[in-house]
Amino acid sequence: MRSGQGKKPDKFTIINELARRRGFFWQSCEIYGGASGFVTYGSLGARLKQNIEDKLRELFVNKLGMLEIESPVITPGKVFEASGHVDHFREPMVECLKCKRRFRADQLLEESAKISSSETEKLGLKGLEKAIEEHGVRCPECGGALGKPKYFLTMFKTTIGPYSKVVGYGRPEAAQGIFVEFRRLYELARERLPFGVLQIGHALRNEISPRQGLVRLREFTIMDVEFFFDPEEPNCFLLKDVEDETLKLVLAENRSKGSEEAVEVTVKEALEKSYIKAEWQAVFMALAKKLLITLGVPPEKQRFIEKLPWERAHYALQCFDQEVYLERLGWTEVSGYAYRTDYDLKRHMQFSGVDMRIYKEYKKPVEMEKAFLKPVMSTLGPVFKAEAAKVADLLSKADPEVVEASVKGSGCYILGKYRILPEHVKIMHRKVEERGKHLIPHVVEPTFGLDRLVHTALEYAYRVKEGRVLLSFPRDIAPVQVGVYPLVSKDGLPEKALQVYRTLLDEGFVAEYDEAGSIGRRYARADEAGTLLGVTVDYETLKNETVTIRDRDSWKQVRTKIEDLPQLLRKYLMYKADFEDLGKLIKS
RNA sequence: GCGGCCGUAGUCUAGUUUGGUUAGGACAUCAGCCUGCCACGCUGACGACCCGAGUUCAAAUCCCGGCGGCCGCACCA
Repeated sequence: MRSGQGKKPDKFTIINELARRRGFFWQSCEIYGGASGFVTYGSLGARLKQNIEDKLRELFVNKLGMLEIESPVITPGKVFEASGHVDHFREPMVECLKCKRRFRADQLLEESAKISSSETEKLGLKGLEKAIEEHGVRCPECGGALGKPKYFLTMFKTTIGPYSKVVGYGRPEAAQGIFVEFRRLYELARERLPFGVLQIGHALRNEISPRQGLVRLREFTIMDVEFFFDPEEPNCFLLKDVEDETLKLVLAENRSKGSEEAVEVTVKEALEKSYIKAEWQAVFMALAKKLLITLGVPPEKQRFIEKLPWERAHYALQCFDQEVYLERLGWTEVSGYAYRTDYDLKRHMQFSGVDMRIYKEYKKPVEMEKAFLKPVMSTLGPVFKAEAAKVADLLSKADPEVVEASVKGSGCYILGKYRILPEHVKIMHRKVEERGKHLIPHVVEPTFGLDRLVHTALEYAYRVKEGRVLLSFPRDIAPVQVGVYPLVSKDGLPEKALQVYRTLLDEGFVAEYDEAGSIGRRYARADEAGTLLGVTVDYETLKNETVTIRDRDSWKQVRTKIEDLPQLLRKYLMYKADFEDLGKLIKS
C-alpha cells in the first residue's frame, strides 16, 4: 500500500513495492483485507530465502558438523511452562480509563513508585493492582485513573485434540524443540561434547503491533543453533581460525552510561578483556559477521550490541544482538547470541523428572573418600514409631556429606519435619574410585531471523544504474542464476535458445527462458529480479555454436562456446572464476 | 492498543472539497506486427473505487463500523 503521506519513498518502501510487484513477497490474505504480521513469499522470494537458509546450513551443518532437526510448531503447554516462557512471555498492561493509552504496569510502578524491577517481577496481577492503588499511580500522560492490570500473552495459545483441554502453544522460538530432545540428540552426537544442533522453521509471536514488512512478523522463520559444551572445558577449538577477526561491540557497560559508541576489537581481545564471556559465543559472532558479508552487508554496516540486564531474555546470562544498518529503521537486529548456560536443560529436568545430565568420564579415575550413611532402625523406631520406615527412606536419599556436616556441626539434621540426631544415623567413610561424574552441559545460542536477512539482502542488493533498478545479489544467493534469451524471436533463434535453456536445466542450474519484448527489455526485467547472468542466442550462434553471456552488474558481455557453459557457470557461481574468465570480451 | 493522516487495476496516479454520463491517464502484463544487444514503435486485449451497513432518486465522493497501510506514542522476553 502506498504511504498516504505523499513523502518521497525511502528505500524500505521501495524494496517492499519492488518485492510485491516482482513477487518476492507480499502481505498474506490480501483478498480478505490482509493479515497484519503475516507474509507470503512468491517464487523469487522463496528461492532467495532458501538460498540464504542454505548459506547458514553450509556454515553450521556442513562446515561445523552440527546436527539438523525439524520439530513441531505446536508444542504441549508443559514445554513452555518448563522453559519459563509462560511466565516471561507476557506483559502486565494497564489502560488509562481516561485517555485509553496502555502502559506496562510494572514499568509504571518502577518509574512513579520507585519499586525495583526485581520486586515488581514477583508481583502477580493482584499484587500490581494493589501496588498501583497504594502508591496512587496515575496515567503519566493525562493523569487519569488506571484500570485493572491484564496480561497480554505474546505466545499463540491453542488446545490440542478435539475434546482435549490440553493447552498447546505455537513456539516462539525453535530452541525448545532442541532442548526437549536433548537425550536422543546427545546419543546421535555419539555422547561427546561439544556438539551443536540446528533447527530452521517457523515460529509464532503474537506481536502487539507488527509493522515494517519482513522485520516484525507474527509468523516468521527462525534459525536456532543450540551449541552444547562442557562448562569445565569451555575452550573453542575454532578460536585460532577467527581470533584476529575484528568485531564492533556496543557494550552494556557503555550503554548504561548512555553511550552507543562501539569498541572495535579482535575476537582475541574481546575474550581477554572479557567483553564476551564464552569463547564459543565469540567465535559464532565472528562467523556470523563473515556470513553477513557474504550476503552483501559490508563490515561497517554491522555491529554487535550487548543487551542490558533488563533487556535480556530470562534464560540468558549474556546476550549480544547482531545488528545491521537499514536505511529507514536504523540499527536492526538480525541475529542474537545468548549464553543460556544450563538454564533450559535444568528446567526441563526439574519439570519432566528426566535426567538431562551427561556422564563425563575422567581421564584418570579419581580415588577419593566418600561418606555413606545408614539409618539406624533400632533408634529411629522408638522415636518415630509408624513413620520410622518413611524417615529411614528419606534419610537414605539425603546427601551423606550434608547430613554428616550438619550432625557434627549443630548436633542434628533437619529432614523435612523430622529432627535427626547423631544416634539415628551411622556415617561411614569408604575409599572409592570415581571414574567420572554427571553434569549438565552449557549452551550458547546463535539465532537468526531469516525474514530479516531476506530484507537485508534485498536492501543491500538494491542499486540504480542509468535509471534502472537492479538487484545485485551475491552469486550464491541470487534467486535465478541465468536467463536464456533469443536475440529476436524469429529465424530459429527461439528454438536454439530453448535448446540451450534445457541443457542448463539438465545441468542443474536455476535458469529462466524469456522471449517477450525486445532484448533490452528482457535484460532490464532480469536485472530487476537479480538474475545473475544472461545468455543470449544470436545469429552467430547458428553459425558457430557460441553464445554471449551478459553480466548483471557491469552489463559487460563475453562470447563463449555453448558446450563450455555448464562448467564455466559452475566455476563462476562458486567464485572460482571472474566474469572476464567466462569468454572473450565483446562489449564493455 | 491509542492519536494523526490515508486506502482508486500488478504499480504510480486523476477524480473526492461541491454526490450525477461509460471512473481518465501512465508504466507493467498478454496477443499480433515490428525488432541484429540494453525498458524501441504500432495495433489490440486484460485489469480498479479495501470490506460491510447507512443517508439519498443517485455514493469512489457524505456518515458509521470493520480491515489494512504510513507516522508518532506504547510494545517487541
